[in-house]
Amino acid sequence: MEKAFYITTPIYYVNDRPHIGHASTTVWADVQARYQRLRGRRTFFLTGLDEHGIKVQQAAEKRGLPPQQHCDEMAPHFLALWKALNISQDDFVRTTEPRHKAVVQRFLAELHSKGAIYRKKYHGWYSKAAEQFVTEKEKVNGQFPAHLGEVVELEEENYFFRMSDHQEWLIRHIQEHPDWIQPSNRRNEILGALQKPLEDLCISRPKARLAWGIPLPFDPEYVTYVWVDALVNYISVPGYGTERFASFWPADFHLIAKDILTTHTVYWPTMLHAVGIPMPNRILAHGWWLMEREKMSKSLGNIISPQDYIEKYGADALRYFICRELQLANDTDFTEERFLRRFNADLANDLGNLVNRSLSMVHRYRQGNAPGRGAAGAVEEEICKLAAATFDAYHPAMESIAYSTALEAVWKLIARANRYVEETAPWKLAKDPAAASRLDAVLRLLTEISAALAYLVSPFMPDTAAKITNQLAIRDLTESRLRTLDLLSDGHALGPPAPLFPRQSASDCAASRAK
RNA sequence: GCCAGGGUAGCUCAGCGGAAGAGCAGGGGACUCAUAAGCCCUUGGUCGGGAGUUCGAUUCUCCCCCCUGGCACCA
Repeated sequence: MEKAFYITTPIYYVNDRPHIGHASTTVWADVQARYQRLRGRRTFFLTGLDEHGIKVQQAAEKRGLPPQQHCDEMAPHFLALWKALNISQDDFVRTTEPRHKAVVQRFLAELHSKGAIYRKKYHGWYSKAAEQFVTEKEKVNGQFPAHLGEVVELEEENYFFRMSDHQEWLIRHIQEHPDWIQPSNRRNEILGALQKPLEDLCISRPKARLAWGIPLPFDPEYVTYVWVDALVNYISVPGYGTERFASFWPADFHLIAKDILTTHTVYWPTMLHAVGIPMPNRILAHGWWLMEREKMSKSLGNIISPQDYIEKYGADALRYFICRELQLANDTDFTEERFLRRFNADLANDLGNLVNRSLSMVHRYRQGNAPGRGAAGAVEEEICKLAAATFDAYHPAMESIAYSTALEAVWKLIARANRYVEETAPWKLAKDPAAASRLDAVLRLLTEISAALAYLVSPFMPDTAAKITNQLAIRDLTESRLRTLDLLSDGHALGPPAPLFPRQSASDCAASRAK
């Protein structure tokens, strides 16, 4: 079978309700998955939940629930958000599922049989309140902070993964694959960190201290600790150890946020290398959203909630904003003003209004039937060239997840089309019977551009793309005909037009209300 | 502290040796197909500070100031 395009998000820790950060990584992955499907590739898009670990055990205890029940109650929050956001995951993994646990144990056994795991005593300071080891670094003025409670010296035996064995290999791999870790500032950070000796990785917890985990196959007194559990989802779901695995792995993209860069570019690759599994193709870590805390708390006292934005502005608008604004290499501010500016300027005024005015004119002047190509001239030829150039710029940007670059190219075409309407002034042509053929040409071209835009925008805004194709009364978006603006047949009957994005007044904005 | 990356129009940023740019926001205008949207015109910057190299520096070098990110069994 053709190898699938395989893209992942992290599996999210169920301690938390989903927030804008989870939503952003997932939207980025979804856009890529939809794009790859649009191009006709078999695609596998995986997301899911990380359900083991001390925090989950504690959270469940606090609620007086068994941990599994706590997880079962958390999972729907994530699934509901993904549904509301139109996320098109092909599978949704939960690390408490048997299919995952079996592979984790297999993976651990393989590491063990290859001599990559050993047992040693760990000696350190343990906080009873936090139920975890703490390090010297957490000391303030030579004292551990009060919230850690009593900190005692503790000795504990644990299992370690010989991560240090793979340091030189890892450095070489990063150097020989310049695009493996993106963006380059993150790659440099990792290379910088690897100049210091790599330590071995503790991968276990005694059951007495942490019961909520997957038992080590070679020592039932221990469970595996977070990384060997969570990261393995990337191979457990596609069936590591079975025949079908080869038709998924290696992953084309691991999409993450910058906070889990080290786990994905150091721990995970060295574990895979130790077992002899090929490396994922690319690991892409985007920046974080920053909230202007003062403003947010003064006005409303809350954090950005994806659900609120979806309810207020629609999933597509939020998806668009996340793809247009969230930077790969840097952190980005999320404010409602910025969101509204994008909404009104890009979605309502540029895209929405272009499609609406175009289709309205076809209805007004041509009874809703796409006219023939008419008397097309130099301007139409120029715009056809621009359309093709737009596709040419769009594809490489999409392939490399440079979404704002791709969207900028699309919006150049939109701007040109809006200018075209002014240049040709169809309302004037409509008054002159001698200009009928000229008017045909203009309206036909605008209709074709709307179809092309439905295609270009569809990975980002699936609902909007569907609205446009419904208004155009078309089903099929064949790229080869869209890029030459030659999809429709003469006389094709359009559906009724309707605005795509009702303009939002600034007074709806929280920050404006606060003034 | 150490390692990176920055400081250019109100905001977000591009430019990186030869007469200061884009988008958004602001102001004005002509139009009316359209979501009072779109289009045209326009206000606005001693390109962080200082010194140097050069015929010429936002662009190169050095020093200073400020900001951001990273610094790994930690969440």
